[in-house]
Amino acid sequence: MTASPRHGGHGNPATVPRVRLVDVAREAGLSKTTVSAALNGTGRLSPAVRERARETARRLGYRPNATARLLRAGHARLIGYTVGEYVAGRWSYMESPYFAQLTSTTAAAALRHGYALVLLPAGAASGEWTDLPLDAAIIADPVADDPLVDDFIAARIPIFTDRSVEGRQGAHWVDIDTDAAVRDVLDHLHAEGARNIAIVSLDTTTRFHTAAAHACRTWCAEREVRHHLTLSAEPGNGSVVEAVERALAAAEDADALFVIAEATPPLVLDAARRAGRSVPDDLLLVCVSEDTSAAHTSPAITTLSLNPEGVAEAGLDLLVAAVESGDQQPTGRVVPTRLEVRDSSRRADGGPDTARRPV
Amino acid sequence: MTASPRHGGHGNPATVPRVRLVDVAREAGLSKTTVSAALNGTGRLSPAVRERARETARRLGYRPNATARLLRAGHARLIGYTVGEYVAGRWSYMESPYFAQLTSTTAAAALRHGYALVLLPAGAASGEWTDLPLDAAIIADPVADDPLVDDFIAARIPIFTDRSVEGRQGAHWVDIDTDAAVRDVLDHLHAEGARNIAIVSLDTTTRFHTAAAHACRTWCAEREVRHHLTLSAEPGNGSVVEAVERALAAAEDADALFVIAEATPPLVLDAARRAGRSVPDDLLLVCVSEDTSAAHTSPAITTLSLNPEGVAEAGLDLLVAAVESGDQQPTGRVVPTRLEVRDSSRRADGGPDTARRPV
DNA sequence: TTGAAAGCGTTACCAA
DNA sequence: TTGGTAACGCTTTCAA
Repeated sequence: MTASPRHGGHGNPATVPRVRLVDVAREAGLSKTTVSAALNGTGRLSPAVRERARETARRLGYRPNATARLLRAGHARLIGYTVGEYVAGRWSYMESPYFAQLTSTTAAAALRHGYALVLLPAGAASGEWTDLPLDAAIIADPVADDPLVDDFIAARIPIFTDRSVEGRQGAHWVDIDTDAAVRDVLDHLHAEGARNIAIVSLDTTTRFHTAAAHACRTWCAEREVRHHLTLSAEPGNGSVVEAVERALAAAEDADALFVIAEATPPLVLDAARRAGRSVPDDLLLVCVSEDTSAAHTSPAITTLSLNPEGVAEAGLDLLVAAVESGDQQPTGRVVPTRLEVRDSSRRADGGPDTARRPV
Repeated sequence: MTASPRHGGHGNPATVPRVRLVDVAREAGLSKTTVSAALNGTGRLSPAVRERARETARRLGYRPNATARLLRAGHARLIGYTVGEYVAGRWSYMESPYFAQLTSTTAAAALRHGYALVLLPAGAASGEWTDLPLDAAIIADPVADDPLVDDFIAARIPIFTDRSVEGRQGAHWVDIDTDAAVRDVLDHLHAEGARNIAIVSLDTTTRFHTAAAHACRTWCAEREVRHHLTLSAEPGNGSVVEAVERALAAAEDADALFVIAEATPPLVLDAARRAGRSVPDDLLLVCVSEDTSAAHTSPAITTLSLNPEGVAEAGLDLLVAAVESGDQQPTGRVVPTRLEVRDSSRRADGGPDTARRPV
């Protein structure tokens, strides 16, 4: 019996053939079964045999073929990760501190549960992931009726995203209470004396931005507080800072600025200064941001954190429960946001320190 | 013949069994082979049969099992991605704009070549990836003698990283010319009149930081320019800004500041202001950064971009060539960095616009 | 305590 | 033009 020519493992056609389980078995004078059991610490083997198998495997530099094990196991412990739509480009979501943190904390949570994350571009077409052995998919910030969602559901791959998919089979969700978060910011601003609020948001159909804008309008109507909404055409510092400038120019008598669109916080502070406003004396400032630079400006900037860590943690708990039980029943969870009150939104004569107020 | 009980695909034990190729074949009254050929567009099949197979597959909601295809194909088109060491935490590298961009542009380049990226934490132990079917691994910024490198090489998984692995089998590299980049910055500063340069770097053994510090010392010695090096204990705005403050306090007569450690650029500008310096009038400023906020301050901040896009592109070209040829021969490439000269480093009476000077 | 054989779901070869 | 069968590399039952 001659050894048939084989290609190397994992895509190295012209390489020295990889050593397989059967090679170790032959070399050690044992069977595949025995070597497998020895290496995996299963079965009832004599210590001598187990050690011989292990030694041989070590000597030959044996590495089990991950794909083969996966086929056997019936799962890949791989989770697809993507963003529904990000108007600035298919990958530029990583440049947003929010998504960067969501991505890294999701990857961390996944790994703790024994899963690894596969990075997909925003709005990935199904051709870009059908060849991947995914156990589940996470879709951050899908747009309304996102085709991605349907693609994954059709492929019977359970998805984890926000509440926009509520009630659909195999669609699980984790969400923040945008309405409460926004109201909390506005209540805070109002308590500090704001009566005319300039708001800068983003011109997208993302659930967060539409919900936030809606919450602002409702709150302002209820309280009879004046407000002025300005939209940035796209995410990114350039466009958002420009929108802030427009907002400040248009709402000359605004006494507070609430920037919902993500921008580097110190830049927003600079824009306010350039517009001749002094923060917090004649303009209170709150930014929605995960950027740590907000804590290092003077005055430090109050931020509303959307709590990507919490979203990631909760999402993975749900995911693991769903994937490992095989249960199709949609599950969901609301995680709190965090308002970090700093000097930029406190009147100089300031009240008590109200930092880290969970919503 | 009864259908044997099967568990669902990809980790759904308690689920309705997934439909397999053989199910489609049986339903359509064809063989597995025929259906496979029909679906893959291979073989010579009559249009009628091909359509029947396809229609049946569609009707049954058939999705090929990715793992099984992979086992057959012998590769997974999956690339591991990790960072050698990042002192602030295993995942916090994503909060650095440099790594965020490197990660996203690498993922983009990979996908263009038909590969997907699997995200691993900094300093991943081999237990965290041996079960993954990786065709190759990318290790960004390994530390000297990184054990990660040896682990991957031992597992016969080709790696792509920087020049620190030059010459080792299966170790390919892409690097920037740190020395030239640093000298270019210093030459620029010198040409603008700097004679006493404060430098802020990071206290790590990362190749970039050690090489950059070395280049600074050498250049300053050659030119007999005074300099003062301050180290930040860790990455992140807090620590780096504090180091900038120390640097400015210690080097009172410095006429230029070169911040090599990554910090949000507007924060550095603020720190200079708080220290009573006016940029660029009595302090020229250059930051190593990929952060877009540098372009939006006033004055706009000159940055040295380490060109993560270029690194990613070159790395993937090499990777694909190596993986698909199976060639063990180490390959390598140097990519240019980019000095974006803006107002923060131009004397007010300024010379010609020298923006986008490739090194 | 050890080993033979079946099976995971797919694709490729070759015979009909 | 179509289909049977082997093979990818591993784990697991079951029999010796």
